[in-house]
Order: sequence, then C-alpha cells, then structure tokens
Amino acid sequence: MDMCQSCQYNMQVIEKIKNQVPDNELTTKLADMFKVFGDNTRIRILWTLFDKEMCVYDIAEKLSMSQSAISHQLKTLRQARLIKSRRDGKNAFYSIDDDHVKKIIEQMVIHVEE
Amino acid sequence: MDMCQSCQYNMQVIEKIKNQVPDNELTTKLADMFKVFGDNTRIRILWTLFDKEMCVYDIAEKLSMSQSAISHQLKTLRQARLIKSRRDGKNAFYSIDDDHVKKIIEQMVIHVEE
DNA sequence: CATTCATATGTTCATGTGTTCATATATATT
DNA sequence: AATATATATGAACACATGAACATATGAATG
Repeated sequence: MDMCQSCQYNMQVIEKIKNQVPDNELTTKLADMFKVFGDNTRIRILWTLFDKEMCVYDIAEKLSMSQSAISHQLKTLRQARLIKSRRDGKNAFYSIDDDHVKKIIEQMVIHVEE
Repeated sequence: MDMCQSCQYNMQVIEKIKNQVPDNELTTKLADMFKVFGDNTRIRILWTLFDKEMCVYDIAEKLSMSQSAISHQLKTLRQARLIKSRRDGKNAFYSIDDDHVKKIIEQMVIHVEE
C-alpha cells in the first residue's frame, strides 16, 4: 500500500520506540503534553479554534464560561505552545499554533469513536 | 499527493470537527482519554508494552516501581481499554489493546520532538 | 489444606488542578 | 487625564490524583 509522508514518519517513530527502555525524559515530556490536552475546557477551546482565530471574549461566550476561566486556560495552552496569540487593539486573538495539535485531536477522536 | 487510508480518515475527521459547536459529550470523552495518557508512569507502562506483552512483576521491575503502584495504573489503563490482560497460571500478562494507542503516542512523540 | 508466589485493592496522605472572586494591566475613546 | 472595554493575574477554595502501606484475593504446589 502507498504510504503518505506522515505515515512513513510514523513508521520511523515506531522503530524508535520498539525494544527500548522508556526514556524518562521523553516520557515525562509526553505525559506533560497529554496532561494539557486532558481537560474538557481546554479541549473545547482547541476545538473552537480548530479552523479560525478567536478573541477571548468570543471564546468565553461560545463556551458559556467566564472570561477569567478561559484566560487562565489560554495561558496554559499558550505555555504548552499549542496556541499562539496576537493583539489587535483591545482584543487578543488566539489560534492553533501547530498542525500537530489537530492531528493529535483527530487521532483521539478516531480512537474514542470506535 | 497520494494519501493512505489512515490519512483519508483524518481528513474526514477534520471535516467533522470544522465549524461545529463543540459537543460536550465528545470533548469530555476526549479529555478523559487524554487524562489517562497524561501520567508518566502510565506512559512508561504503555511504552514497555509497545511491542510485547509482559507480566506485572516484570513491568514493575523494568520501571523500578512497586508492584502495587504498577497494578493500580494497570487497572486505570485497563478500564480505559488501552490495554488488555490475560491470565496464565499465577501471572497476568498485559498488552496494548488497540493499535490506535500506538498511533496516538507516535503522534505525540512527533509533536514533542520538534 | 496450608503455604507460597503473583496480583489486586482499600485507605491514607501529600500534592496537583480548575474555577471563582477580586484586582491589575493594557488599549482605545472622549 | 478620565473612563470604558478587553484581557491577564493572584489568591483561595474545593476537588482530583498518584504513591505508599497494609491487606486481600487467586492460583499453584507441597
């Protein structure tokens, strides 16, 4: 079967993982990154930003949550480099920072929907 | 560019995600599943099981942790259906339950290693 | 059936986490 | 400069979580 670039990359990763003692530094990084995804509010924020940028107020409104709660979670997501922000006057617009973020969520959707 | 089956599936998922109000039931499932991955011990267990089944004692030994701690985490992983177990005499052998588990970890490895 | 080995589980404790509330900062407008 | 609007931040609280410890269960073996 033909394999796209992304799947070829995956194969390389599998080879790297196989038969190795788990590297604690790497697994810690992985776990920490999974933790950032492991909150309903943050997933909903990422979902909301999936294909467009939005300002804080609009995210809060869309998710029916307080501006403060959203802002706190945006900070967490920004620190993890999953989203980026840009200021435009009084507003701060947030968007997904990395295509991997989408792939990771997609993969999990595939998993939980089976 | 040619796309493999897996990537075509991803495209379908993107379409599903775009422009939708986040479905709270789905995002909760996603977050809960990410949470299970979001612990260093559990990631190390999954890593250890990546290409072979192992019994509890050997996992504990390999990760230099107590049998009790490993057993507790195995229970969490089993409840989330990420691993399955089979008994053979006195031993319980655990293995990855679903190829998605590998893909999800691979995707995250790709992400954190950039 | 008593013992041993492998695994599972209940409880406790310390630590981590998410939200709320109050307040601070930043930018635009008058 | 004063005010309004948008966002960020700090502290506090309730709740979740992971490991340690003690103990229970289950299976093999004498």
